[in-house]
Amino acid sequence: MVKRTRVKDLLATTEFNREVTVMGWVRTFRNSQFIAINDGSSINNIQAVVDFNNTDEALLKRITTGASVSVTGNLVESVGKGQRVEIKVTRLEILGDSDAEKFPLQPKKHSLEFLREIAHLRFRTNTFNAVFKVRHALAFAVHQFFNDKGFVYMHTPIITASDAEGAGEMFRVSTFDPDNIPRNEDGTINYKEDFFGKATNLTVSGQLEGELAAMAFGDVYTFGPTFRAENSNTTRHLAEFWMIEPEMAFYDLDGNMDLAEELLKYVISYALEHCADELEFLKNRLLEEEKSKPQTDRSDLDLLAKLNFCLENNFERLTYTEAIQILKNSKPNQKKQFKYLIDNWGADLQSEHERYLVEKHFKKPVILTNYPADIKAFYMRQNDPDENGRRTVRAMDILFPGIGEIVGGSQREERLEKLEQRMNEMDIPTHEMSWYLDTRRFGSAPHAGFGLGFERLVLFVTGMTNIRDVIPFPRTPKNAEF
RNA sequence: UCCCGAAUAGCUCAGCUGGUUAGAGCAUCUGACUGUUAAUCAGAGGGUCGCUGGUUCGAGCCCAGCUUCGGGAGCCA
Repeated sequence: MVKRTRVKDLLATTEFNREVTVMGWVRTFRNSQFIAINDGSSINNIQAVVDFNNTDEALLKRITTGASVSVTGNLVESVGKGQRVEIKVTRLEILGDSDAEKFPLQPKKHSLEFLREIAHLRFRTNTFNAVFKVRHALAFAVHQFFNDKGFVYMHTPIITASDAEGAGEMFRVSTFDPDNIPRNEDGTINYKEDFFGKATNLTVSGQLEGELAAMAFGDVYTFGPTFRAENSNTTRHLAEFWMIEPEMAFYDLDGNMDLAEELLKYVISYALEHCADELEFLKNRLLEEEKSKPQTDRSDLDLLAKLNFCLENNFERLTYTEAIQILKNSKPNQKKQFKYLIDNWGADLQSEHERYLVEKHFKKPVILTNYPADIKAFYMRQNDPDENGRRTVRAMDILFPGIGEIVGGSQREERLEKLEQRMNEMDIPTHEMSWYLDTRRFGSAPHAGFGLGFERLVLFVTGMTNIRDVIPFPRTPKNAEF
């Protein structure tokens, strides 16, 4: 095959009057002579100019939106105004026709809802080109961040038998014939006959296994798919999503927060640096989208300003108890505008409260710490009860504007007795978890970790508003297309 | 799962108080034009009004159920 040059390189070049070959897909064909070609390397197209008077008419007719083409010609400075460079075509080949009557993408604005229905083709739009470039950059930056710090990337299992974490409903993994499931005499399912000889599920978190590795490598992280069979129908939940879960030995809650904040700032600044064109496009897309909203619902800052603001300011850190005080005295609470009014210590915060703290009170990312023990997981390190006898755990949640909880983490309970006591209180079978408890039996150490929802991060950085638009093929209740 | 809303041409939408042959813009096709920038101009084709049932002389419109989608809530990352 003829060597092709990437559009991105041509758009940046200053070497003119040379023959180049570009292969890509037709975005528009204007005036029977101007082909806008996109090859995915850049969000921008290159213009190829066809000498239509000396080109076979049948060939011209095949230059339709979506068609794949190869053009060869002289690279010149553009005569027209809209672009810097263009190609004077000497040879044009249609690599793959695209029936204009059937190709669903048109050179016009499409709704994100419609594009979701044609997720296999939406990659060919500017918006999704930008979104998935940013997604890639963020994923790469995550690995770079941890690698630079000496963390070990640990692959934790996707199929797991542990159902102790209670992070959510799980998808069962089985090779049983659903019409003929082996049963015990008492009618219960006989998992001994199943593939793994026990009940298994898709993982809801790699944390417990991550802790095992952290107790040998010191600093580890996981970055992989995670599954929740919750019937959640929101713009922030997926049944299959990607999660980053670092786990560090010899860390306390403060170190945990420092690391999470540093990670978030690192990957955001990486995206700003490496996806400038894409973020500029997404910024304008968001401005355009917000024009149709009432003034009060629009953001104060544009996307780039918001990302930079996030880099330049420290995340606000406060305890759950302090947050309750602020919320108690807040206007919406006093005027009874909250749907769930704050009166007692101990209640879980609703998203309206989180939004108030992040978007109205502090107007920046917030880290909430030291939640009541009763509303948090068993493995979180218990604080000594305060003067009022309130029991809290060293948990931390990072709340982002527009997203809500983006990170959830904690210092872990490293004391065996305390951990077992808590598991008993929460009816978690300790005998099934002996492999986990072994870390506390043999050389236990203070340690901490957190989970960062990757798609929520991509949502924040791209300014998209529906999580289904930041993962190529979203899995949600009643939808597993493609 | 709960609350609210929506489903009409390929897309985005209009369709009045239930009344004859369901409209527009864009896209597509045909022709003209030829340095365009979501090209422009002229013309044409394009509909099981989400599905099922009901009310009615008559339903895109009213009612019920279902499906899917969107927004919000819960659960959370």
